[in-house]
Amino acid sequence: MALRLRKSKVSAPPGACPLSECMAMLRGAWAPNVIWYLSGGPRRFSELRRDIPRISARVLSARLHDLVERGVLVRIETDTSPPSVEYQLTDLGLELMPAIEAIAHVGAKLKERNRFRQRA
Amino acid sequence: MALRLRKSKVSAPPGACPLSECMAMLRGAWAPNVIWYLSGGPRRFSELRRDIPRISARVLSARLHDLVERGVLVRIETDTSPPSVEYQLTDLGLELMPAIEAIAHVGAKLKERNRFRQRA
DNA sequence: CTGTATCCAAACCGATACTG
DNA sequence: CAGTATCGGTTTGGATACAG
Repeated sequence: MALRLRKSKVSAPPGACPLSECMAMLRGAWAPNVIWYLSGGPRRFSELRRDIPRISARVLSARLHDLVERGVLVRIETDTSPPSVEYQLTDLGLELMPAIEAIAHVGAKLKERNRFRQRA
Repeated sequence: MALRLRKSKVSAPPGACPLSECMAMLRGAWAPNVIWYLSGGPRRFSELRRDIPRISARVLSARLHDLVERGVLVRIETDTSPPSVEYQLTDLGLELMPAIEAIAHVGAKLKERNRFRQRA
């Protein structure tokens, strides 16, 4: 029983399927949005809350921690006065952008399609 | 118990964020994989179970229903003998492929990166 | 401002057994 | 083969209140 405790329990099977590696980063309903809004540059906690109005503070906090732990984001505490905290994409985070953008692009298409179908 | 199962409660806010439209389709840990394996052509229930070994019949069934309901897949019952059932991507399903492929591509990159980092 | 704590509900999952 | 039924467990999330 010398099993090491794993800090992150990946619900998706690791490596079992070709998409798991990336999907592990996009866990939860909100992670992609967080990354999306950080792609425009560093942002603060409260800004992200405004960007993503329906996310609760608890979940935003959880996602942020998760993404930092996975190396997708960094938390930058600026020691000015008043001190501020910003989150920023890492290189790894930037590597996710093509997937995020593809998702957003498809989403935009679906939205148009919906409008179209509703008129028809 | 005349309680009917709610068909779909979308927990992600519809239209609130630019990624929600597409993410709603990729809900759950397995939906992207199901779509991925259907991109090679129609497949049967049991084939998908083999493609995605760690998915349970219950969940595969649920995802399949969900995706059919969302218009991503169609269930095709062939009336031959023996009769067979196949699932196939719809046009809407095909529209998701760029996102799925981007996710897979990023995943492959991450995998390489991991191997690289472990050697270093 | 940047979170954490608590509570609770909903979504998701695997294992197992079972049906037509 | 193509699922469904049941059970119990995990994960994710919202609301609210609160802390440094």
